[in-house]
Amino acid sequence: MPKIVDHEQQKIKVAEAAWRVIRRSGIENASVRNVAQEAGISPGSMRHYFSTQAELFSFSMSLVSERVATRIAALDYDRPMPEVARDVLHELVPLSEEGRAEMEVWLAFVSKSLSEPSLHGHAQKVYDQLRSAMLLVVRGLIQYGSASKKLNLEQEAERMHVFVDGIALHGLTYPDRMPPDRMEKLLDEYLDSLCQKQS
Amino acid sequence: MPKIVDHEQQKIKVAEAAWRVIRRSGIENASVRNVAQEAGISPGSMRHYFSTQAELFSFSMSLVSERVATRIAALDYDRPMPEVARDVLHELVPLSEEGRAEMEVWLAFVSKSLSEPSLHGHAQKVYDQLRSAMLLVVRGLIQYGSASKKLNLEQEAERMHVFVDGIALHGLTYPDRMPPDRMEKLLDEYLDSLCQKQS
DNA sequence: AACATTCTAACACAATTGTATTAAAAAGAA
DNA sequence: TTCTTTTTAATACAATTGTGTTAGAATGTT
Repeated sequence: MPKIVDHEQQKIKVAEAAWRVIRRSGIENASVRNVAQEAGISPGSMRHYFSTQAELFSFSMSLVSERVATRIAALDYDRPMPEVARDVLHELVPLSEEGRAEMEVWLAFVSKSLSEPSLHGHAQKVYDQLRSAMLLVVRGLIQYGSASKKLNLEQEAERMHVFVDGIALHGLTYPDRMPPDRMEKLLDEYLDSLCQKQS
Repeated sequence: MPKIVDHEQQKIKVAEAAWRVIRRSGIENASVRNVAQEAGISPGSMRHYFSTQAELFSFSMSLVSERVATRIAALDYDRPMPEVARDVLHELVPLSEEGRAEMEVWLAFVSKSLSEPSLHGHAQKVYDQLRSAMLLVVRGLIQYGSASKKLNLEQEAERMHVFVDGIALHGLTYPDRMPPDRMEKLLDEYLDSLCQKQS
C-alpha cells in the first residue's frame, strides 16, 4: 500500500512549526506558506494535513493545552499535598523556556479567540479544566490538613486561578520585571498564606 | 490659510476606528484600508495622519492607556482611602462596556508587542505606571490606618498588581465565567482582606 | 474674489494572502 | 518487479496587503 507516514506525528510537527512562527513573528504572520516553510515541507503538502488555516490554528491551540495537561498528569501525586500543589501551579506559569514558549503561543490564541468564534470554545474548555485543577488543589490542601476547613472551596479556587493567571501574564509580557524566580516566590508565598490561615 | 482640521482630533477619530476594527475582527484585520473605511475617510487620506501602519498602532495603543490614566486621575481623591482604592482598582478591570472595549484592544496590543519590538516599550512603560499606582494604593491604605504598617510595600503592590491583572484577563477572555459583579466581589474581598490584616 | 495651503481621493505597485488543482514522486503490498 | 495509494511539489487564481504618487477639492485668510 502507500507510503506510510505517521499522520498524527506529522500534524504535530507542523503545529510546532506554527508555534515557532507565532513566537517569532506573531500570529498574523503564521500564514500557510510561512508555517510550511518553517516545518520544512511544501505549502501544498501541508494542506494535506490541514485543509484550511483555521484547522491548523485549532489543532495548534489544542496541542498547547494538551502538552500542559500531560505534564501535570505526569506529576508524582504520591507526596505531601503542599509539594504537589506547588508543582501543579509551577506548570501553569512560564518558569521554563518550554513553558514560556507554550504560554506565549497560548496567549496569542486566546487573544485571537476574542474575535475568532472558532477558537473561543476551546479557550473556554481549558478555562474550566484549569478551574477544576484549582479546586482539586484547594480541596487537597484542606483534606491534607494544611489549610483551614472553613475555606470556601469555589471562592478560594477562583482566587487561586486569578492569581496564577495574573502571574503567568506578567511573566509572559514583562519577563524583565517578573522573572521565573519572582514567580516562584509569589506562588510559594501564596501557598504558604493559604496554608497558614487559622483552622 | 488652509482648511484647518484639528489634526489631533482627527488622529483620535482614526485610532478609535482602529479599536472598533480590532475588537470586531482582530488586530490582523486592522489594515490601513479597513481602518480608514471604519473611520469614514479614504485610505490615502488616512496616510496623512499616520504615514505608516506602525504609527497608527503605536498611537492607538498609547491612546488606550491615556484614556484609562485620565479616568483614574479624574477620580475624587478627597475621600476615605478604602473608597478611593476601590475606585482605582475598578478602573483597571473591564467593568463597563467602555472599559471592556479599551482592555480588549489593550490585550491585542500587548499580545502583539511580544513579537513587535516597536510596541514593547510602551507596554513596559504602562506596566511600571500601573505598579506605581498599586504602590500608591497600598501606601495610602497603610497611612490611612486601615492596613497594617508591617506590610511590605513593594511585595503587597506586586501581589495587587498580579491579582488585578488576573481578574482583568479573566473578565476579558471569559466574560461568562467572570462577569462584572464577580470581578467587583473579588476586588472588594481582596481589599477587605488587605485591610483586616492585624496591625 | 483670488490665493496659498492642507486635505482628499483615486490609482499604481509589488508582495503576500488563502485556497484550489494537477501532475509527478514515493513507498509498501502483491 | 509491478501496482495502488498517499504524499509531494509546482503552479494558478482572485483578493488583500502596505506604501507611494499625483492630481484635484476644500477652506480660511488676504
